[in-house]
Amino acid sequence: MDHKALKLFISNFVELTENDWKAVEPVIEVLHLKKNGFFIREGKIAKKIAFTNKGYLRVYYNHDGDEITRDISPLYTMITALPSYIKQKPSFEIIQAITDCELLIIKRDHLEFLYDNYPNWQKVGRRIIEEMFVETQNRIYSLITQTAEARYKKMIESFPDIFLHVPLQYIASYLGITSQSLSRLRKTIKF
Amino acid sequence: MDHKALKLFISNFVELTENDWKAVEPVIEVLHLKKNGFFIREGKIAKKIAFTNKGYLRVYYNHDGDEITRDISPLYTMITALPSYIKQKPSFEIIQAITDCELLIIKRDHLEFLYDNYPNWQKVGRRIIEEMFVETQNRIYSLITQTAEARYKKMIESFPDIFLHVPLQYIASYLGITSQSLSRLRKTIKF
DNA sequence: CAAAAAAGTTAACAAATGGTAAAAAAAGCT
DNA sequence: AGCTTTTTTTACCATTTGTTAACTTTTTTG
Repeated sequence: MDHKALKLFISNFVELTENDWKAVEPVIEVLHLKKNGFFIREGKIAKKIAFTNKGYLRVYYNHDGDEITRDISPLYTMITALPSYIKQKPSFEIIQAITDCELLIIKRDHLEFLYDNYPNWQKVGRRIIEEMFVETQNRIYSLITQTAEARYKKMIESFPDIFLHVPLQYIASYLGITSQSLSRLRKTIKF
Repeated sequence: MDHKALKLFISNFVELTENDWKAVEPVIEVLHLKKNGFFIREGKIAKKIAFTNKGYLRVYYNHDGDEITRDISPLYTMITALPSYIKQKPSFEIIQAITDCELLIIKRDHLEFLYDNYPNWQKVGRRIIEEMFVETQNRIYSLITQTAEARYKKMIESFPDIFLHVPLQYIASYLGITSQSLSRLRKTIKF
């Protein structure tokens, strides 16, 4: 296993040494999930972080019986139920495979060990979450300034591959609208 | 200057040593901003982070002539224009004092030095941004699942002090609605 | 204090989105 | 393939929010 995509992903943030990589290699596990398989279930405590080497995950939660999709992970990103992961409390967020997935996993204990013993890894953790924070801010801007139609069009531009794999109802709730509203939008949009 | 509030804030995340504190004391500066004074102007490059020791700041940007408020900082929080700070590119975000403010400042170069030489400080940086990320996620949930009225009510509960100091138009755009809509909501809500 | 500017409110109408229900289309299952 | 379940679309009406414009109130400034 050479973890090529993972190394490329991380090299965007920090230049790691051979030694840093040697420390992480033994604690990376591979997890294959079938479509609809769960990475994290409701009420469970998140004890690992995943890198999506193949496939798409979604993060959602149950809101009065409706599933609200907070995130659809593109390829090659880090993902976990962070509120649960940080506080080690039962997760309200559910993470499930939209397609068959290959995930690279690191357990929380291992990652904490890396953080405390390899300053470069602590830095990786900080830099990645910083980027995720900025992206989330951008999403807030689009939610408070743009119509659902504009958000939908932007999503098509930014993540065209997602539409090949992800049911529209998930996309609708990610955009903050009902699937009926999304259908209506799609009817009026011509390309 | 004993930085009591700052120490309390940081101790929520990481236990620092005397030595860690000795390293940061010399590089903390105090900045007093008058109401409407700028912490970061549009087009400038963010080179510092603030801790709001007194007063309230807002983060906003110009969107077709309208000011869109992305954030209103409560007391005792860290704040900067992160996209500009990370990439060292001109900021589209503007940070301005809503009230007279006392800010504890650390310059980016100093903070980077701390990050690279004091693992505990790197950890502080990571833990704080993790928390901010989770809060931002919660805001996304409320934007995609709740009506403006529900968001407004929740804001009153969560940050009652903000309403004593912050113009309603800023709150409206923070909630993702116009100030006219907020007026309408306020008229219909009885307490 | 008075004038000017900014902030907040109101109203009428327009546009966007939600809720409900049903039909159509697609996907999953023996 | 045929049956079942899930997903997507459509339609109608209700609700929420936006737009424009005028007015009122509050704050700032000379």
